This record gives sequence, C-alpha cells and structure tokens, in this order.
Amino acid sequence: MPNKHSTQYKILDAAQSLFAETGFNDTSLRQITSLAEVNLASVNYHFGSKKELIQAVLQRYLIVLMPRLDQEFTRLLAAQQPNNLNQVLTVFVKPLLELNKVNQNGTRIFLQLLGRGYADVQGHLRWFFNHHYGRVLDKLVLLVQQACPDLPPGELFWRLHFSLGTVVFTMASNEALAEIAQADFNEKVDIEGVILRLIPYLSAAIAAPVPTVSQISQTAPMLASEGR
Amino acid sequence: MPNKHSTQYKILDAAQSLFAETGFNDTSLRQITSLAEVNLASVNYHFGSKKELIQAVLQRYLIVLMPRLDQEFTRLLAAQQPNNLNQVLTVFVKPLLELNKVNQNGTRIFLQLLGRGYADVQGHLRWFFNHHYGRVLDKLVLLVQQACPDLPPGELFWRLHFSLGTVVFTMASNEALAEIAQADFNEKVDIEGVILRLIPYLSAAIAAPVPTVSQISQTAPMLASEGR
DNA sequence: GTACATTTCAAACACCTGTTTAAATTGTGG
DNA sequence: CCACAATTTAAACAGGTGTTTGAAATGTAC
Repeated sequence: MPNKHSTQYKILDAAQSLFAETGFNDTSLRQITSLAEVNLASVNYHFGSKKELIQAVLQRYLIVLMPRLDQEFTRLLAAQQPNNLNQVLTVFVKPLLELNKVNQNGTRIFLQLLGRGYADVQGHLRWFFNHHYGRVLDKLVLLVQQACPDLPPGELFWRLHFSLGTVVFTMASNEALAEIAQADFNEKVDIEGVILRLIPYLSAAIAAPVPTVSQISQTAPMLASEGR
Repeated sequence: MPNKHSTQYKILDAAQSLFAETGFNDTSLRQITSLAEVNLASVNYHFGSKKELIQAVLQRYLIVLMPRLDQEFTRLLAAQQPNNLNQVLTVFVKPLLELNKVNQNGTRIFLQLLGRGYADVQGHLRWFFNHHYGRVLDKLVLLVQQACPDLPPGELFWRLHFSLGTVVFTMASNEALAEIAQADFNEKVDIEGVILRLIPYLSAAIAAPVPTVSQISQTAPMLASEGR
C-alpha cells in the first residue's frame, strides 16, 4: 500500500507542508485535501481523525530519526572516557540531515513540525512523544550529565528545556529569521547552517557556570518584597 | 473610564488569562466573555475586533515595561567602560518583575503572552511590536555588541534570536515545566526563579566562542552531498 | 464475468467562529 | 423630568470546522 503516489502519501505530503507553515490548529482538512487533490473524506477514511493524521505526519520522521539517535547515543555511552558537550550535541547533525532522504527538505520540515508541536500545546503530542521515545531521551540526559558532572540535576533539567526552546523556536520561525538574515547581512542561511550555529551556542549555554547562592541573593530580596 | 471593575477591564483580565493558557487563536471570544461575565458583543463594541483586543492585552504590559527597559538601557549605554553580558541581561529582571504591580502574576502572564505571540505567528503582532518598540531593542543590540566585541554582527543576530526562543518557549510552557520540576526534583520554582536561571545560561550562550571555518568544514561536506 | 472488498465522492451533519444588527437599558448634562 | 448619548443585550448573520453518511466507482480474486 505504500505507493509513492497513493492517496495516503499525497495527504501526508500536503499536510506536512501546511502544518509546518501554519501550525496544526490553523491548518484545516479542506486546505490539506485541496492541496493534495484528494477528497475531503479520505483523511478520515485513511487516518481516522485529524489528530491521528498529525501523529502520522510526525511519525514518518520520528521512525527514522529516533533509532538513528538512539544508535549514536549508545555508541557515545560505550566510550571509555566521558564525551564533552560539543561531541554529544554534534551527533544530532547527521541523523537530522538524513531526514532529507525521507522527503525533500525533510530536515527543515521535521524541525518546524517539532516547533509547531510544542507551540500549539496539543497534549496528545507530548504524550505520544514521551510514550514512544522517552527511553532514547534518557540516554541523552545521561550523556549530558557525564559531560557536565558539576551540574546539579535540577539545573540540568532546566537547561535542557531551555535548549529545547531554542531549537524549537528557531525552527518554527526559521523562514522569517532566514529572510531577515538574508536582507540585513546578505548571508544565505539554510537549515544546515542554522544547526551548525546552534551547537556552540547550546554547548556553552548548558555548560555555563552555576551561580552561587550568594550571587542570587544579591537580587532576590527585592523580588520577594515586590511580588504580587 | 478606567474603572477597575468596568467592562473593559473585566474583558482584558479574562482575555489575558485565557490567551496565556491556550493561545490567541485557540481562545474564543465566547470563552472570554463568559469568563468575564459580560455580553459577547461588548468585545467588538469596546475593542473593535479580536485582533485589537489581543493588542490591547499586550499593550497594557508593554506600555509599562518598555519605557523602564529603555531607561535601563540608556543608563548602561552612558557608562564609561562597556558592560559585560551578565550586567546587560540582569537589567531585565527588575522591570519584568515590576509587572506584578500591573496585575496579579503580571510577570508570568506577560511572558506567556509574549511566547504565544511568537508561537501563533500572527503577523500583526510582530509588526505591532517592531513598530512601537523597535528603537528600544536597538539599544539592547548595541549593548550586547559592546559586551561581545569579537562577535560578528551576523552571528550576534542569530544568537539574540536563539535567546529570544529560549525565553519565549520557556515561558509559554512554563506551567508544564514547573510542574515537572516540582515532581522530579521537589523544588518549587516560580517565575523569578526561572528568570534568574536564564541569565547565566543566556550569558554563556551569547558569548560562546565562534567556531572557525575549519571546524565547520569538518562536518559540512557530508551535508552538501546529501542535501537536495 | 461475477461476487466481494476497497476506495472515492458529493452531500449533509452538528457545531463553533468573529462580527453585526437593532432594540432595550442605563447613564448624564441641561 | 427630559433629551440625548453611551452601553448592554439577545438574536441573527455568513462562513468555517471536523466528521459521518450512503451511494458510486474502482480494484481484486475466483
């Protein structure tokens, strides 16, 4: 059934582009089916519901990406001495760029979809992702912990989520940013360029020195008195 | 007309909470008016349209925050020697926390709204913001440039947007993150705590060493061959 | 070629959206 | 109290949403 020109594929291809551009909630099934040149009802026939279509669109990439990432994480975990942060983050590059084999502009589209997935806080997406791929991310956390042994677990938690925010936001607004960069600095930037710029940024961010309690309390008292 | 219990205020208060929680597009006027206990038509009567209501909700905070930020930026720009990044970023703390005077939980709500504003890419919001407050942000760029004189302008552009993504995403998903942190690490985290954690993170990120061309080209060839 | 399952299709479904209308109500200055 | 403006109200508007239906078309195995 996986004909490259089947109705399913036409729907998935149309849906992913529109989802990436406009977000999940702001893309209607009628937009999708008219771009795919298929009947409106075929979405519900083949995928059941819009919710399941969204998951199918993401799954097409995740099913390729996550095992590749898992493989890279496992390889790094097997190393004798702990890896530094740059090494850990760099393993994302190849698997991400291989998504261009799944689909034209696959890397860009997938990362945009990821951004949309977190922006429209669709509860089911978060569950879907953690349920299927939580184990893989645990390995990443372990690697980062090994790379930054001085970082308290709580601090690491926040910094990983900060970093997720950086990636997700950057990708969601990728087109707009790339246009501005082109106009203001005359540098052509593609998705690969952005990924390579992110690595040193995130690397330094995650490994940033943890402020001591005394440093925090310089500003803290003011806050407590002004709250509410 | 600015009675604290007027219809306008009831609408604004209900709207900001729902917008922050669910996003602009996913919050209906009927949800807002029923929470505010006013008639549906009063939104269009008092604000004209939903678009203008969104801007009014944001404006209530921006009109307080931005002059305060402008004042801080100007003060720092007048200093004899250039300020370091930590000093520059720290000036955000006080003006942001003063938003709690505008409204209960004002700081958290405003930052969540900011996140929503960039997530639902409503073109009019970007325009609205740049049109009214572009000048203020130019001063911030100047300050960061002075703090990081070795950073090429193009790189600085990207890193500031990366940082915006960090803040915006973190705030948009703030509730969810705080809950997880509470459950997993048993640390109560409020908006002030998040802001204070962000500063060293962003500071290190923006000032990260710029990779040399030779470092990039180690991974680049593979990309070019696989990209389409 | 006939029987059966799969897939397509146009139409309708029930519901939700932002906005507008015109009448009823309330507030206000003379 | 009256006249006039400002505000509130219920109702309807036109259009969009995801989903369902039942008949038509197509594919497939015997």
